[in-house]
Amino acid sequence: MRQGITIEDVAKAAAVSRQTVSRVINRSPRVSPEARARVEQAIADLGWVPSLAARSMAGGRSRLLLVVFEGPPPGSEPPLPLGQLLLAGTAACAAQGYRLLFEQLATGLSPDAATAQLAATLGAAQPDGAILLPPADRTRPLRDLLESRGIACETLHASGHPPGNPGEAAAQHLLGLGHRQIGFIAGARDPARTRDNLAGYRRVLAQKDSRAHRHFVAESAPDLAATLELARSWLVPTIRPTAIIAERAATALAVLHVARTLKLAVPRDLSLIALEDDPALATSQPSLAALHEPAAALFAAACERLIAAREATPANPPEPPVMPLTLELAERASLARAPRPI
Amino acid sequence: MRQGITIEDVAKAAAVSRQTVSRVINRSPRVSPEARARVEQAIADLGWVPSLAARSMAGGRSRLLLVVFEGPPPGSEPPLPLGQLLLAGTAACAAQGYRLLFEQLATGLSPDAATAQLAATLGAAQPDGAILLPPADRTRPLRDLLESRGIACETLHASGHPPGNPGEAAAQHLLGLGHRQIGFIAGARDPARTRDNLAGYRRVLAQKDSRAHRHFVAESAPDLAATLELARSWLVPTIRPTAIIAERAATALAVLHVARTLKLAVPRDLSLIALEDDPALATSQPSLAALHEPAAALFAAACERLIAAREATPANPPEPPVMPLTLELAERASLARAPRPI
DNA sequence: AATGCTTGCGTGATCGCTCACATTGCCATC
DNA sequence: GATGGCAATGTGAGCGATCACGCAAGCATT
Repeated sequence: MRQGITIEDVAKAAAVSRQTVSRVINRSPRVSPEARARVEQAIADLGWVPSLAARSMAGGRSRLLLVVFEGPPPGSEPPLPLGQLLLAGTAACAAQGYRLLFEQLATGLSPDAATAQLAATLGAAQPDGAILLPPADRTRPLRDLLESRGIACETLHASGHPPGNPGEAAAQHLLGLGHRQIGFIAGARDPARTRDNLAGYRRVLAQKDSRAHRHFVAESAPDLAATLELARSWLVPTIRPTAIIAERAATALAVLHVARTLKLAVPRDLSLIALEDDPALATSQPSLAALHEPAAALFAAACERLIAAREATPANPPEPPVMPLTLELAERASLARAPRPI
Repeated sequence: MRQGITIEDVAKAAAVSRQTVSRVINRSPRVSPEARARVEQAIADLGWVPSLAARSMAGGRSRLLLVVFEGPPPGSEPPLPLGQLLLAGTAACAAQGYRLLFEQLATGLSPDAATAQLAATLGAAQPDGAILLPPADRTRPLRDLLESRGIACETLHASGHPPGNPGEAAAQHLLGLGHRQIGFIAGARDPARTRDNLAGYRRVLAQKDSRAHRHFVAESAPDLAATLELARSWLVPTIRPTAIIAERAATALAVLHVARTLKLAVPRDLSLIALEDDPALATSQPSLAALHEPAAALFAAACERLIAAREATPANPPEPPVMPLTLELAERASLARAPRPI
């Protein structure tokens, strides 16, 4: 008893032709109400579901979205909350009859090899769109390939920064708490992000006293030891930041550790906020605040944009400019008003 | 400039017929070395990749594996480390030209609705196999459906318990540390798992003094408060467990909290181990040990079994019984020898 | 009354591949 | 030397849907 049941069976049951059944499931307006009803009944009776493979071949639309991501560095945690993206993405796609295909690029893959791998997948799966998760500085060749193949492509952090700039928002928030000496430790996984965050941070502080914070901007070194050293150098002098923004959660935790060894209480003496959330931030003592982009929602939005673009026809509305996404502030114990106003 | 390039193009370039090209990519032995070489060259030159959709239609093999999982309870964490499964699974499948399709069952979906949803996906994607992630007690109708459709099906915790029994192993480990009063707080997400763990735990303790531990087995209530109460009732009397096994990470953390309020030091006065790992366990003070199944490896193994089964032919070896998987012990600060031997 | 447009529906052809079967050699066997 | 078997290859017929047509009927236009 194979799958067996095809569009032809449905057509016969509804006393119409294949094409009419096809029109019904493709929401064509050129079907009489009666015929439509008969077809829908037949579909329900037979429990028929059109084959994705057949539709992909005949129609040129695979209803597949490719999600390209990089493998995790060693055997460690994935850089992005893949599980959450998966959850949000499949839900968003399923609602429209689309599906997600995940393509893992080996960790240290050369740009050429990565491109070749993507090309192979494109040929095999012929997705209708792609979402590129790796940092912007590494996706250039991939984007080019996709463009040359005419495949629409999205990234989580669209150029327009729909949800706002985390660096800017964090600085603003701390400013609102009365802080003036605000440190910023860069080091996001995506250099482009760091650039944006830093620019936002500077923009905010420039509106206030432009000298006080000059010394409190630094790249966090890749290794933790150097970050610890940096934090110590900031926190020991009498003029020190009363608040620190760390792009990475791990950096924020490292700073917390240093503060503790220096007998600085968080948040009394030092406020801390990360630009990335992580379970570890919630369970640390004290818990650390985070201001981050809603990755899952951004991902779902990217899926929906791709689908909308693919479904759009000359007649159809091309794309309704949707939902305003906002940054998420996980306000935890590490934020307090500045110790001495001004 | 469409995808354009097909098997026919390759055939022409290699001066053979479609079928010979097909034989080459399907690893048929009936191809002369010369023809094979020409075909492989042509494939490389043209950068051709066979279309999954076409192969699925013509060959009846979609090279797609369906992963069925349940949505997370509210908006909280996913029950399984989906991200890790995704990573391990895509890698395992990609190596053999297969891909993973994730199917999310809405959280509170009725068995009938879930079955209907699965049936629809089966019809649309026609996967070659399925991996069922929800607890065993909820997958019955799904398994039946899959069986009736002739689709092979796997779960992470295969009946044979390839990696061993966590409950048994944890009890054994604690016994080895000299503990005799060992508590067990049940409450795994999958009742079937709890049954197995508990059986393993009992089996081990039965080999020793069979009376001492009788009182230290309990289901952890769904809510944390009740778990706290339970822990307190165990830890206050003079005869109390010197070690506790908790199926859930959250339970272990709760017990740790109670111990602290009772001025019991972990691990000096009480050893703690969870049968599930979680980042929170690593960052707690002290860090809590965990003994758990290698979910990602199990998942990858399940993928490989499904693929092997699908690829097997009467001639081919049906299935090499592979890799022995073992439990993973995250040995952290919460384990110590029993305070007073015997 | 003849022409044109729209609506509703059906008939090939086609997408890119694999199936089952037919065909050609070439060697070994009787 | 005629027959059988096997290896290597090619040929038609689909898989299940969609697309591009074609065709008839109904209504309005000229």
